[in-house]
Amino acid sequence: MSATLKDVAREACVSVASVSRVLNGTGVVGEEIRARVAEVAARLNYVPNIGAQSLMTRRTRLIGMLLPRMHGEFFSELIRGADEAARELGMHLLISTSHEDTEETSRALRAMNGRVDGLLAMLPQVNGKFLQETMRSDLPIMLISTADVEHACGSMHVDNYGGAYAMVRHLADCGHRYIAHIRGRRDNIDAEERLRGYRDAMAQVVPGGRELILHGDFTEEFGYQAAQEILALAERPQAIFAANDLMAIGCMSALMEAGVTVPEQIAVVGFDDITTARYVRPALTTVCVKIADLGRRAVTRLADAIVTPSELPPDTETVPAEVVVRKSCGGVRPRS
Amino acid sequence: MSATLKDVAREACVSVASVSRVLNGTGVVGEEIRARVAEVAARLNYVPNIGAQSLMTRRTRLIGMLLPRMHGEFFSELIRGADEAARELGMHLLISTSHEDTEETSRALRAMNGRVDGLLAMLPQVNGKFLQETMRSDLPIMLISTADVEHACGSMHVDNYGGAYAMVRHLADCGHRYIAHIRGRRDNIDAEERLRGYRDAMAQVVPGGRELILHGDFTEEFGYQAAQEILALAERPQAIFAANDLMAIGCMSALMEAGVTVPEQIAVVGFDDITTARYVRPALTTVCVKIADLGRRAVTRLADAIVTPSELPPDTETVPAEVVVRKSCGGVRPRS
DNA sequence: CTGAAAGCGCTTACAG
DNA sequence: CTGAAAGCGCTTACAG
Repeated sequence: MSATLKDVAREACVSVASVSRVLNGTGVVGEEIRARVAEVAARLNYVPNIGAQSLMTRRTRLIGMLLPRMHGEFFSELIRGADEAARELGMHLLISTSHEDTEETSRALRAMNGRVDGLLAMLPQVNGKFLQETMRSDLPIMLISTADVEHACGSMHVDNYGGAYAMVRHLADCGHRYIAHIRGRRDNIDAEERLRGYRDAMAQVVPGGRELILHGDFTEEFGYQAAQEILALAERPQAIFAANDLMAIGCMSALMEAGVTVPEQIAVVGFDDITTARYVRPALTTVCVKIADLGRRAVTRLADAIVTPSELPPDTETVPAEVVVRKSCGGVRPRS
Repeated sequence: MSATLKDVAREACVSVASVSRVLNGTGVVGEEIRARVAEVAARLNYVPNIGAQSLMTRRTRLIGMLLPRMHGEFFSELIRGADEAARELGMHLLISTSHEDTEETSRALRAMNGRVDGLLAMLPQVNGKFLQETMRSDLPIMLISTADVEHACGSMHVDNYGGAYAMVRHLADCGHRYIAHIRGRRDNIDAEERLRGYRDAMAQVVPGGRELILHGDFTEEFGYQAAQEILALAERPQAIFAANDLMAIGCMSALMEAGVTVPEQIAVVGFDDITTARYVRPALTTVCVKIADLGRRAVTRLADAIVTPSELPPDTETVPAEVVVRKSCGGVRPRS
């Protein structure tokens, strides 16, 4: 069928060892042989057998990527960045989704066992210890947006704290003092960090600021509901900072239905900068995160860990988050 | 390091052949041995070496997936469906993007050569012949939304024609007669099919219908521009059917800026049912396609072709597209 | 600089 | 029903 090393060796009248050396660029080979082998390999359309190759090298050049689900642009962006980095490193991405189910997760993990040189995992609910127990103990693992950080060689996060802090600062610059926050799910690290950023900023950069924290779960419905609670208040906040765009959009719908104008009567802002944020009216001021960069860095760092295993304690790296000013905040970007 | 077949065999006091048979469920093995091997394999946490395995079986259980890019929910949905089907079949997805660049495409393709048992490719611009030349000739290839259909074992398409046809019929049911169409790119098969559906429906199910075809390229900006052209018309159409949602959204913006109300003065509809379609005001009536199903079917059919190579001519399969009635069409779903 | 040979971990006829 | 053995296609010390 397909040509093997042996075929190339026979045709080029050299040993398989030399063919291997030429094709891999390892060891020293004379110029004549090099040229002859290259020519024959091309002519025979030689493609190395990956199985045999990884059997010898103990590397598959595959990076496993375990995602909780596949809905929405967060994941396509993440994969896009990861794929770009992997390609540059001559590696491939092996993708699997866990559907946020422990049983599915361990099945997906087991199926990757032995197939990959390293693992990129995003496990909002599952902890890293479970992961480490399921996988070969020396498999490099990089965690993404996962609270657990011990049971891996490193982790990547969005700068949720910094983004939320900057957003509150921007709202303050727009003149708002009484700023409500619709938080995300309690078990979610992104939500917790955004809340922490909101609180610290309220305390540190909003003189005379007044806090109000409402529950949420990242869905549009919850944003809608939170807005109802706010509408029922005797004194309404001047601005609402939702922990994500979907809740901000739900919130705006409720406000507008009640005849409350955004941003004139109440400003509304979100977090994530999903595509829709640009298209709702008024266009949503939000926090933009370069998710593709997160994916790129995760792969790059994982590849480093694969090549040079380190005994250092796991390290966390953060991708910046920036305020994107549109219409819904009722302000302009300050000169500063 | 990791336990091998030999380790399990030694520990269980049987031959490696028996271990292999038990673990693969092939051949006949006595109950005693079966139990002992299973116990030892579990205890030693045995994981087969994929390289060695595929070296013998000549199968990698990997499906290559070549996508033009990674932006947007179309791709995350496609991957989601494909991954689900692959998982059920005990296979994995190897993902790569071509960035719609011939050089990148052939690099990605070559890198997959020998790694995968079959290929799923979406190549809007590149033709399948190029693909077939780059890959091993007997590699099963399934094309997605690709015009070329000869150089593969099959192809999958969205029912663009049927969806567009149904949408025009719906607009007619809403009472519209003069219906404009903003078409997509000329070199795009989806765009061509939607246009064909529009034309046929106009001729067949819109008595006294009047056509108007405007150029477009699937971007919001082009939708905006097309709306300007329409606004400049002496006699304006009653409805605008954009070949995708993004153009429909751009179109609505332009209309609203000009003080033309949607759907009262002009109805606007799209195609794709992107997430944003639900959130714009008025909510966009559009055509919804189950992209995940497309991915699922593509993998399933490809897996069939891998297992039982067929000499039959390549076959095309279509995933249905349904009209989703919201507010922007100015009508209601007819009783029929 | 080059080649003969061992061996990676597995599957599968082939004997018995 | 079970095992000894060949061999998949490659890489890499080891000699020369």
